[in-house]
Amino acid sequence: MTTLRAVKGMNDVLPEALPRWRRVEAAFRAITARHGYAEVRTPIVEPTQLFIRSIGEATDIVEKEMYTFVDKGDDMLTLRPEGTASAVRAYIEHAVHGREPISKWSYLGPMFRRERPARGRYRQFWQAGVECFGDGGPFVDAEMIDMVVTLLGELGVQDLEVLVNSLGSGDTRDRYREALTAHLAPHRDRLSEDSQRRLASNPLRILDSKSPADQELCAGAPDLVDFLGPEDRAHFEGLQGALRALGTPFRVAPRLVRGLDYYSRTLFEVQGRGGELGAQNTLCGGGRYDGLVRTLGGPDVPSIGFAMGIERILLLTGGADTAPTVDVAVAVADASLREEALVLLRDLRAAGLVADGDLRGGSLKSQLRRAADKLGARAVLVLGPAESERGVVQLKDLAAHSQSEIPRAEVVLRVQALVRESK
RNA sequence: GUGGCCGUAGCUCAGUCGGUAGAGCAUCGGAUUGUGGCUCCGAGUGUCGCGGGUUCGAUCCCCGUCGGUCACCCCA
Repeated sequence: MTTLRAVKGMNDVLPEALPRWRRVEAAFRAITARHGYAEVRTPIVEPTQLFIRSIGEATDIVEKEMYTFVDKGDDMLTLRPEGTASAVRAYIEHAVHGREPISKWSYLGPMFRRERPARGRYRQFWQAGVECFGDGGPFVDAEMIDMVVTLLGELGVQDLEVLVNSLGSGDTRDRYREALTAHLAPHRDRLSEDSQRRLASNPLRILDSKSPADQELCAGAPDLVDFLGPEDRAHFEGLQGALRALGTPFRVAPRLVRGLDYYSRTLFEVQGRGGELGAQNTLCGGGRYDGLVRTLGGPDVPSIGFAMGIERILLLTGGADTAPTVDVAVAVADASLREEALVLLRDLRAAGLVADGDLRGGSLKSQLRRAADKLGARAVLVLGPAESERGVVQLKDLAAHSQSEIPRAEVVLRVQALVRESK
């Protein structure tokens, strides 16, 4: 009972599971690199104010999900709930816009939100994302969406859907909010409890409510697209044209609204469909935030980004956990030879071989069993008293079931040759 | 945050109509004294999530709590 456990919703990733994570991370790093994105690393803790001003005061994240605390210097700090705010902060702080017209950044790391944990939703979760500053055109948007789809495809995630929408810019959102509120207000009593509350705080969110009654009332609601100005409309059409040119399947989702206030114009989401996902089927979400850099005190630089949830992708990429394997193991027939084994292991490793051995002094049988089963060794070097006197060791080829005696001086070369041939 | 379901050895799970519990896998040891994967034999472990209540007695009933999970909410 008094044993310490990990904080609820925060998970350990044990060594055997790590190769699966690495595969996803490597694919992400590779494709972003091909697109010219460079990795950026920002602190995990930021001034609380940063998130309030970027994500928005009335959002769920800021209202109830942030890990916020006062540190010993009386500063109010928050564990980052997402990556964009920090990236924008860093972009402004280092005056990056003055050095280059376009900056393409990628990041990968843990985020924190205090929500009720469920499958695919954790309080500490990992996101991989990118931010592109300085290009306001629709082609970057399309390029980014296509990049995500390609990445997921490379990871074996095929069954997915790309949703895009446009929130417009400037006051379109405000005008639309008013129109929507006007449409729904007369039917207030028929809205779900949550939506009645949202009518005042964030009416756009009612659009993607799952309540049938809400859906019904929204059916006749005005469409956001109709409120777009000519430029917003051109941008949105440009995006769709570009996606068609790229052959990236997508669906316009007029009801798609995301929970962060900073979005403008393009909004997109990639949803997975595997049964493994549960209700959390959003693999990746993103959008344009043309006003954010300015809002946070920087110049007027249009930007767009997305983030994908690593744990959710892992639910779909599956794959078995794997144990690390070694090239060669060293076993001793007698405990007195353990020092000799130690030196031999050192020499093998110095030559670049992955070498391991059980030096606890157990039976030779158990050492071999461990070498073959657990370590997955290609070969085992057996040191025995008799061989030691003659300056030789037994080289056992586990795959070929053969064994030969070789001079101690040739061990490294012989093992290298064996390993090379089996690779 | 709200509601439902679940919580037994390291893992997957069985079980006790309430009398303190088991199987497989895994682990370890052995099967001619220094040699793996197959086979056979053997060994060990659980405060039956935790706390309280009912009871002569609870792992099995009730309450709470923690954790997980599903739906809602929200989102990656």
